[in-house]
Amino acid sequence: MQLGEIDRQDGRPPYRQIADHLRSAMDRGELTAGDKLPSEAELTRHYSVARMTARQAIQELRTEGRVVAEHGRGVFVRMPAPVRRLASDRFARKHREAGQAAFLAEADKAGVRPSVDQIEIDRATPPADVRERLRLSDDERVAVRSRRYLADDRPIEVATSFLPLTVAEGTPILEANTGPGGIYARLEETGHVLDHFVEEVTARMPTADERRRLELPDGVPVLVVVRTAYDTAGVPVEVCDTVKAAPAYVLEYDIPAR
Amino acid sequence: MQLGEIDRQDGRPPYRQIADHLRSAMDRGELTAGDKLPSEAELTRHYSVARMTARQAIQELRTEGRVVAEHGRGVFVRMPAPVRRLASDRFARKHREAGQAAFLAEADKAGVRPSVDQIEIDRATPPADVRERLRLSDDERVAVRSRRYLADDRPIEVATSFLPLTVAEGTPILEANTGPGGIYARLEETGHVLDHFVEEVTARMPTADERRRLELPDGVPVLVVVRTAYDTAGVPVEVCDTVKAAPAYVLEYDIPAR
DNA sequence: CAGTGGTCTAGACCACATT
DNA sequence: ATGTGGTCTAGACCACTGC
Repeated sequence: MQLGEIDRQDGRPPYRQIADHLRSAMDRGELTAGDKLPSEAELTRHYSVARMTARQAIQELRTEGRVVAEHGRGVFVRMPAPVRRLASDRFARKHREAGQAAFLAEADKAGVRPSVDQIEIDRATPPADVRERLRLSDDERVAVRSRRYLADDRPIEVATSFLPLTVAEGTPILEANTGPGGIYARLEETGHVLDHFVEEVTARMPTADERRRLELPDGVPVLVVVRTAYDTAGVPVEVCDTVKAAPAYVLEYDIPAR
Repeated sequence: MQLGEIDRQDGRPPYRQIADHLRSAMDRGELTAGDKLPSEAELTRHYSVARMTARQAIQELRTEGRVVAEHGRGVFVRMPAPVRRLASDRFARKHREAGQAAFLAEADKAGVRPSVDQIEIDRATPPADVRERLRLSDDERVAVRSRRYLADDRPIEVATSFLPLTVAEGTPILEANTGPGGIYARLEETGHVLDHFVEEVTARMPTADERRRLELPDGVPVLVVVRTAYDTAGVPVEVCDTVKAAPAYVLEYDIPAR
């Protein structure tokens, strides 16, 4: 691996030059996914800098999400996460009729073993943005279903659903196991036939809690998708707030040109 | 502002405790958007730690995107970027017929002054993923239009369009100014009436070049939207690759339940 | 000019992984 | 036991901002 030298005349500070050397070694393919970077000790020797300077170079690459540090082992070029494509028909009725909730249908297609944990069910007053989307009055309470999805035991997504109690009360939606086809199948059984969904998509850096639950290393943003489900009467019956590791997902949407 | 003290018995390292104190001051509203954090000197005095320890606490908040450091001035709680909502009808024909390209229609609605710069037009062989989306043969060349969008002179988005030369050649699409209604209006004039778009959405940390062009501070991810336009014959006529500062956008999509 | 953050040095001890 | 990254100290000089 070719590392080059620090040019003290160069305007860029040494730590940035070191980071650039490592970056270009990755771009040239001399350092590929899974490879170990030179250790901090090796970098300080090679460049004749203090350890903190070498660390700062590595810190840059970490916040860019290009490398991951493992305590006691070394710093490694990040493995590209296998990408999951979420097609725009993922909530099609045919899947519900086949007894598959959306997540199970996807996992099936991707050939991974799906599971769900950290299920929490609660009755509470919703946050303001959820209340607006559900068109509820100020003090109205909702059913809250929060859970974490895993594929082959690796956390994939955390999701929280909010449903008006008038809709959810007395249904399996308030049980840990909602039965075949998931929440949406139960909604349709109780007369709320679904018409369409509106998804609002944005991205940001995760909170400390999200980093923990999704087991995210540094420098990985999350995609936030807030989905509102409307029944054929135009009534919003569910708001689902999902947070996923961004680089692992591509969301696909179809838009008519009208 | 209430800062608390470091508990040396606490399992968390001091720098993390300091970061948590500052975070919770923000959460409690004692430190709100635009406020200046205590300086490094104040933190080292208050907590009796070395300066690097105080810096590390601030570094945490920076990579989380919650604060921004300004050399010589201080560290400030990040101003929430004014959010632009991109509605699912943003490519409706009615806008093109009114002579407005999608970006101008949005800017109009948001009440900001739109502009476009860094326009570059080229003929080249496209990257592999674009070639696949446009269903081109290996050596086929495309028109490449790259530009940067600004609102009130602040960079908002960088975009690159790829169109088969068979579609673009001899049209204003290869000129700097594409005329009223933009690329899509020109496509429809030349017989490619648009039927629908497919958008693929993901997010990641920006490259160094994107950070520069979008003038992004540390800790801000980007949303990447790749849109493919299909005409009524089902032929893909354009691929447009856009990169935006993520927290400044909410993308909205309507999905039929079918 | 004083105050701020940016960078760097040369050490130290600790926690974790591997052999 | 050795090598790795994680955290910390106590200084130093520089560059930028604002008075």
